[in-house]
Amino acid sequence: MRDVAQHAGVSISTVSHVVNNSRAVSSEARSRVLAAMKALGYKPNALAQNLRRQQTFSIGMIVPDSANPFFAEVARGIEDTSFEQNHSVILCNTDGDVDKQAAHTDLLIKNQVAGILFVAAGISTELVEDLQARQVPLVVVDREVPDVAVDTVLTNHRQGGCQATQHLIDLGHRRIACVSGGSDLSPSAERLTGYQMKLQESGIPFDETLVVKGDFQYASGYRAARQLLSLAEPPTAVFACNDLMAVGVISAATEMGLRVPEELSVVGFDDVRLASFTNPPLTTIAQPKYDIGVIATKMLLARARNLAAPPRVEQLETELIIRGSTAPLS
Amino acid sequence: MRDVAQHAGVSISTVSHVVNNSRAVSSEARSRVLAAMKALGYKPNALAQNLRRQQTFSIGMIVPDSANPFFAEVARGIEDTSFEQNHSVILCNTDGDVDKQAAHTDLLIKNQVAGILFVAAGISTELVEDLQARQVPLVVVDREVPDVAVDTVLTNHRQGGCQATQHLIDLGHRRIACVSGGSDLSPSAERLTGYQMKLQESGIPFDETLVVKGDFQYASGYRAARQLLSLAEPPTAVFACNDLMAVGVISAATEMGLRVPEELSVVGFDDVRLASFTNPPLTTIAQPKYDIGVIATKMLLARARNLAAPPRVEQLETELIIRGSTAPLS
DNA sequence: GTGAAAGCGCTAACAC
DNA sequence: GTGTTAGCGCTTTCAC
Repeated sequence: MRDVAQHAGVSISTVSHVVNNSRAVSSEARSRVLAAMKALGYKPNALAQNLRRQQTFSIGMIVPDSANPFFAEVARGIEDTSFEQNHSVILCNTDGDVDKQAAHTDLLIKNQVAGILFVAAGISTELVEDLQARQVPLVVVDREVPDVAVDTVLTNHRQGGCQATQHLIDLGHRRIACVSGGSDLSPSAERLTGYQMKLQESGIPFDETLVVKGDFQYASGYRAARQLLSLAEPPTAVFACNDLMAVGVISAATEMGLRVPEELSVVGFDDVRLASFTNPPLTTIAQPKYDIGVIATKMLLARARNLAAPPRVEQLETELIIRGSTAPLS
Repeated sequence: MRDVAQHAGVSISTVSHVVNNSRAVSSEARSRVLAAMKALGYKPNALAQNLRRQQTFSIGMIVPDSANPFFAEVARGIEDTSFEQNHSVILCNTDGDVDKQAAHTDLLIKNQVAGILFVAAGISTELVEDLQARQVPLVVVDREVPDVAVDTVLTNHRQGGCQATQHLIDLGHRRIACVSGGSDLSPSAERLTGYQMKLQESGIPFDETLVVKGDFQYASGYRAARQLLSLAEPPTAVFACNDLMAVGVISAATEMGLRVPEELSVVGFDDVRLASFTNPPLTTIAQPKYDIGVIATKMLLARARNLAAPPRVEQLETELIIRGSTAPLS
């Protein structure tokens, strides 16, 4: 900047004023400054700007695994929205490791980020309170933190569980299995609750041999299906709590000589891109992944503008996407 | 920091010295400072540190689409390695838009990043030269920039094309189609070249009706397959230049009543996770996606340490992964 | 072993 | 409409 001022023959503050349009500058001086800037390829040092202004334009995004297609889609929503609002996003993967999460959070704070997005993170009540005490804007995505008021964006997982199950019931199925996720996570538990609710509503007795626990990975869906289909009285339909497990179910069924959907209906959850490409294409419950990212980012930036506003919780709806993996009970 | 100094009853520079271990401090003063830091929850302001030290610990990562499973995997390699080396990564999606890329690059420079990773970016010779003149460390990934010496990490796409084609030839196929990508991109062209080389080597005449151009999306593979399989003399095998298109090929074939691999062999490229889950699982050419990210990051950080070192080009190998979508010609 | 002081590049308040 | 100045929070010489 000093260089530009010298080159243009004006004071350093004049340069600053034309850069920031912060006040009137004679058109002659302005054009000289502009010329000097161009000649020197000047770009203001954002570090200095931010230090002085006591604000930054970057936000931290903490996710378990940005390569997981679900989070990848959420992350795109976040990055696109941040870009629109002139913010950069700092990518942090935790792999579910609390220490890694803490290390990332620490670094983000030191870098004075404008806010932090915790996506499906193992975030504790204490951490939230600590950050709030530090005046760090944050929003938590896809998790509920007990005993503390904090901006949150959630999907209505229970509704999704209901839709999946109701769809199968509507097709005439009564023996409906469920491959659940880790039961300690609220989204997973909610999906299962939706399943149970709809069963009950339709007067179908709950049979616990028909729910088997998975871990959201392909292999666990495969394993669960082999187990379920070996039952004396096997299910005619299965609701898998995510798409990856659903694909595992289809593979196992196919391998055991069952045709999908004619002999076994399968519905997944999430509607990742992969779901359209399986054979048959997967009927599933769509979460508004991209929108989750968009909304969370907007919420964070709003929070950064007003730390005192009352916390908000936004709940998004799921949608049943009917493709080729479900059919009427024959 | 001022607060900490006051609270500990020492000078501000003493605090700095204990924080940075930059020189001997009496153990008594040290423990007083430590206590004060803990009591006040002090975290040094990285903005100020970086401004003063004239260096930062963030790197910019520019990718077309971080939700694309291929780039997502590369990005994980980048983020993991950066984290190991105490660097943060700023995520920038361009969607192939040159203006967006320019905007991101500009912002990264203003933020004084330690370096920039251009992944599969439409990066011009001029841009590289401009950045080099600015002393900005950079490495370009998965693209070749003509007429300029710059750190680069590439996959041997031609080798991959050879492996895919040779595999099909080994299985007895002679009528082998190819669904290519956009021909203007060097990786895509190289894969096609590998295909042609192996055909020629085996004395199979090149038939241009057997190569149809796609765009790396599922739909284009689907379309290409419908076209190819409607030929008077349809192929018995197809090499699709990425996995998504390969899956499209399989869908089209299945829909037209052909069984894969018995009646049509299909091989893809990339080995994205999806490839293991298709029905049948996809035979494909694996790129070391994660390693690409790891190596590129190490290269960038090395460059940041020594701007003057001669540019390096690292070429990584592909690997044929045989799964269920290819079979001997019957 | 400790403190004072200058300055990284910038902005904003304050003169003129 | 323009220039001078103080200072953001930190590091690093320099003096003691």
